[in-house]
Amino acid sequence: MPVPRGSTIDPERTRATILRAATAVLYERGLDGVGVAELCTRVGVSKETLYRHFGTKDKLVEAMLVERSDHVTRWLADVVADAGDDPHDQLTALFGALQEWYDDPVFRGCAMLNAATQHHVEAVRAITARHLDHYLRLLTGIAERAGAARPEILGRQLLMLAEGATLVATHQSTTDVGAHALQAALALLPTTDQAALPRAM
Amino acid sequence: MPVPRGSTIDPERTRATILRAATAVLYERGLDGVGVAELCTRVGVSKETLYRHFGTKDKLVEAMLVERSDHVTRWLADVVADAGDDPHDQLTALFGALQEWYDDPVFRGCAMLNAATQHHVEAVRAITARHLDHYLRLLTGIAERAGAARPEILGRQLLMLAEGATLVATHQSTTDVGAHALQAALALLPTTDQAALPRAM
DNA sequence: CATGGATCGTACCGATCGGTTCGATCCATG
DNA sequence: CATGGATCGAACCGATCGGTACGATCCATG
Repeated sequence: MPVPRGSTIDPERTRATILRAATAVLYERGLDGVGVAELCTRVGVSKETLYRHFGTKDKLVEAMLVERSDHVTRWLADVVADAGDDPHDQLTALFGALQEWYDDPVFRGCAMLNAATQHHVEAVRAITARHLDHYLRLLTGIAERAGAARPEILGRQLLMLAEGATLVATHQSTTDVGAHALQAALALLPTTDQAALPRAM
Repeated sequence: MPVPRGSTIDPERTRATILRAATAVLYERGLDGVGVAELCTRVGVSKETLYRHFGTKDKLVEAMLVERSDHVTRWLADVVADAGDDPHDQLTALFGALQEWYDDPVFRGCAMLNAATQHHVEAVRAITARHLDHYLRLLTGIAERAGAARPEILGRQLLMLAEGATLVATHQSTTDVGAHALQAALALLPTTDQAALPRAM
């Protein structure tokens, strides 16, 4: 019995559909760039349904951002995990994945940072802060495996590079952002064999 | 006769006052976070006056961003110029200035990047792109003086670091962002005497 | 087949938005 | 002192916003 108790059509599926479709529209156009009416049209759902599931546009946005943050965090963690144990390979895989993201036609920067910049609501800022903490933790782990004397500092420097790369890819029309960020990231690793790097600089 | 022909009270001064006060309010609360009515109250001017000087809220925003971009660009260029000829000293001065900015209670990130994220208007995106170009040019100049084989690449990497540092300072409550970014930036310079750096990493 | 929750479509609400208008006031100039 | 541009303050406008209400419809369950 996959259908919930005493209901029809499966509300859970409806909620998931709203979340997925609304995420795409609000990411492309901005949180304040599309009203609830048009949002419902795009999603293919009535206003009453949307409001019964989320109560408020802000709540929808928060649910959306939490899911997105978790998805991105899991994605990057998987990319790193699949790259083996070498921090060099892990960073290569990470910035390679970021570059693929930058090349996606729908790429419009980090959804959480965009939201925190657009919406001055405390809950949104909290979600963004949590997202950056997860990001920082992933990079600090790489810094530890690389044998950094101060992995929390190197982790934060790698975070600046990764977020800076995303920012530049968002606002400048440029190629090879990921490759250049990777090159800089590798240069920050302790006792790295520089001769093994492409001599692009 | 400092007062313009055939007028009273000095409109130029009024315009400058509006621009300055509106910049502070819109930077703190966001471009869409305060309406024109409240904006006029805060600035201390009537709506008719504001609209006669700028015609549109969007035009006011654009004028504001252009002035802000020019101001920031001039500020950073002066900081670098006053630091002498050594790229090491120039980066130290640059990230030191950025850190002072981060410590300012009214600091809320880069106004141009915030605006480009909030307002999906082409003119705003153009101003932001121009601002990043100026920023990139300044850093590429430092990269050239440092003797980088590919100064345009090193310049872009320094831009990622600087903007990434600003981003982290905006969204994470952390200290020493400027110092850590500086340390990373110096590590990217070619043939730098690493022993002279603080061994913090 | 009847019930009732889920959904739809639409009309509606109050609030706020960007922008306009207008009469009153201020003040440097002629 | 009279003129006229700059400014004020408040009323006003149409549009849009987030959110609600309601009758009709759909459909899995009992």
